[in-house]
Amino acid sequence: MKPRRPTSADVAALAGVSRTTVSFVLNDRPDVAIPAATRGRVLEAARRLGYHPHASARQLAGGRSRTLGLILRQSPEHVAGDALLAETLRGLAGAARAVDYRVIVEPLAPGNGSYDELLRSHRTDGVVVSGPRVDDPALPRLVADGFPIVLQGSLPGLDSPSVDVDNVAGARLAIEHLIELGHRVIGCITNAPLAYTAASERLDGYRAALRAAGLPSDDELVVEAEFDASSGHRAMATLLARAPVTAVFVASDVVALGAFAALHDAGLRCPDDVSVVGFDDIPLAAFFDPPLTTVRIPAHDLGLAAGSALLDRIAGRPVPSRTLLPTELVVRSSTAPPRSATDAERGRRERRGSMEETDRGTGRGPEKGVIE
Amino acid sequence: MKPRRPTSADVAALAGVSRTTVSFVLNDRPDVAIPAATRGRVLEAARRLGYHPHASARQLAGGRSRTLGLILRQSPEHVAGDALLAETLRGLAGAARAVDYRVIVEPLAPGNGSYDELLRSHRTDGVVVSGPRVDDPALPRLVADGFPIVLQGSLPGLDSPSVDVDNVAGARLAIEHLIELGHRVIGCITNAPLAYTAASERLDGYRAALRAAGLPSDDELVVEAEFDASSGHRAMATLLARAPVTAVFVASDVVALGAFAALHDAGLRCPDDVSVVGFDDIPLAAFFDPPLTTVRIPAHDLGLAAGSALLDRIAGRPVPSRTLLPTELVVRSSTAPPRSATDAERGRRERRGSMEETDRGTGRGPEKGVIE
DNA sequence: ACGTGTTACTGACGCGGGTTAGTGCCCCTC
DNA sequence: GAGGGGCACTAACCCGCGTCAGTAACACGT
Repeated sequence: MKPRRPTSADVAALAGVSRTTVSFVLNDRPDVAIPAATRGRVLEAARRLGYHPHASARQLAGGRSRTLGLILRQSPEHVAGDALLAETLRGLAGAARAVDYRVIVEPLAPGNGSYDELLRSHRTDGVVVSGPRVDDPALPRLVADGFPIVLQGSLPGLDSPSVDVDNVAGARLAIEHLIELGHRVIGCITNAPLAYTAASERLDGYRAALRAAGLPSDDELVVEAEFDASSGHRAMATLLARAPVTAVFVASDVVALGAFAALHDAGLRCPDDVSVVGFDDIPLAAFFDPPLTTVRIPAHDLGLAAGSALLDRIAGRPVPSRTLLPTELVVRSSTAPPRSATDAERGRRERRGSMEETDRGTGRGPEKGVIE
Repeated sequence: MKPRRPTSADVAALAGVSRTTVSFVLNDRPDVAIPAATRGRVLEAARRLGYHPHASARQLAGGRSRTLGLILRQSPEHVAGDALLAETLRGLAGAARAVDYRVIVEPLAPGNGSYDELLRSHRTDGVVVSGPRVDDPALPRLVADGFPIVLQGSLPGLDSPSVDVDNVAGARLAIEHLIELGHRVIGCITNAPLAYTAASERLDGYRAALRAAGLPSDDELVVEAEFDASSGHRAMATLLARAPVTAVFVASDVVALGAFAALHDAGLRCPDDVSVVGFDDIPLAAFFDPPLTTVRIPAHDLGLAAGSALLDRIAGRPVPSRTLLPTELVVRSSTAPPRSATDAERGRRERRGSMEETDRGTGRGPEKGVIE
């Protein structure tokens, strides 16, 4: 009853050639000359039968799975709160699809299963490890065994190419902006525990910028948060109780929203009383209240870069050991000169700014046209 | 030099048995009795060699790819803004991993490539199509050809199981809450164009609830948005210009944040002047200003349910044609009785509520302990 | 001595396609 | 008309594993 899935042998029979010829035509191998007539017959036969080569067979014979892995090593809450994940994934999948690769995604909290199997069973030709942790025992082994691995995020001491945004420079951008506005007592709320390199790098950038401006970087001004808004709320409350900051660099937009709430609860206004700079530029940041000044991460490009680095590595092409993507400061309305340096007029203007002057659209809004 | 990857033949040789026996042991087939001694020798040999069966070979021989596909049919902006995607993916991947399946994710905007190949080449055993569109020509063909497909989101008229949240009931929950508070002129901003079934279902729920309460559901009170906050901003501005609403149901938290901004720009306060109920309960919703009353979607369970439905379908087990997951109203501070029904005291209390009474933590915050 | 089971395993084929080493044929050249 | 050289293909092997049919060895009953 049910007609079997056609194989290349069926195509060969219908076209009146051998299976080998079918293979040559369908993979159009450059070193084999096939006359147009034959090629046409094969193509037509394949079309008529609705032939699609069997992926596993091809992979087995070809030795490549044409599949990339994306390993999410962050905690479930972190993954859930990562507003840029989808963009990064799109970039990676795009890079993959361009060369007929696919992407397997494995959300794999530390200690909860391994991804050895993915590589060792040749289910994937290589993996991008997002959020690598130093305490991951499998990683060094796999690298030592020569599997193509690209780190998204850095992990010093591991001999494997990494792709990341320039966290240090991004943080400097944020702090320099605040210093330029006249702030002198600038706090820092990290985006995550410092075991995460992204967190410590952003903190480094914060410290470097302060040092460069001759400002002290007191440890008291630094509070750790952990990914989500509620930790940002707690961190800001802690910070406010500790020091008279006029500005705070919050190394994650999500955490910054929690920090906003803490300011609110403390009866303080942003930017009037405390300026805030975020990091990431998640899609919602332009609609925070006030619209958040933040450091934009090229999320899509990050995925794209990780993908092509991995594909290069798989193909044996040379890959730079470290690729850093540039960030960009997006100034909105959560930053202003400190109260001492400002006049009352300015404070009001910021609060009542229209959409245009607060840059809510971040360049995306206006061209979309009006609803209805 | 480089030692070849061990095969089952190597294991067989080292254990002094045949390849068949190795296969029996490693797949421990219930119908074949292998004495403990032999089994031990095989296992030990496999361990010593670091043997991992070759996935493609297994798939080819076994006829199954042990891979699921997740097709994201939404527009890139929609995918980027989908704060719940990661959770759903975790659910799906969890269901898959439990039976040693993996998940290939394909972000595939309509008109931008197809996923036929994934199924027809047996690269995946089945797919979950998220955000199916009526104008997708491939879908009915694939269903007709008998491929295991589960829809996440509904698509009437297609004979394939679907898994979704109960959008109608969720919307009713939201509207009933507003009616109970005393609102009579309630607007609706959709989460997306009505071509998306989730959008029209939520609108249906809105209308049904109004009808049930004997309130008119004027078309003028409904404005369409499209996924992102900026469309919510525009939609709310339109709505305010049209009708004297005291409450608005915004069928997406992300869109609701944009609506908040429009209220703000219009000099209106929430909930004092206008109450707002969202939909989705994204992680950030509890930290909006004011914390958003919204309808929670069980995102993780949605992925889990879609995954197990698909796996059932693949295994030939019966699958209900439609699975609806329940939603839950989460009351925070963006809703209050309309001004006419309230006293001044109440309005103040809402604005200055402490974290606990506004339920920012939504049950997650408190148990995490304090930073540092 | 012979059949009947049972246990413990193995030989060989097949999954579907990639690839190498060749083969037959025709045309051209000397 | 013999030799040489493309051209257009093909036979056959290989990838690594699952699996069925089968076999050898031994125990048991009669």
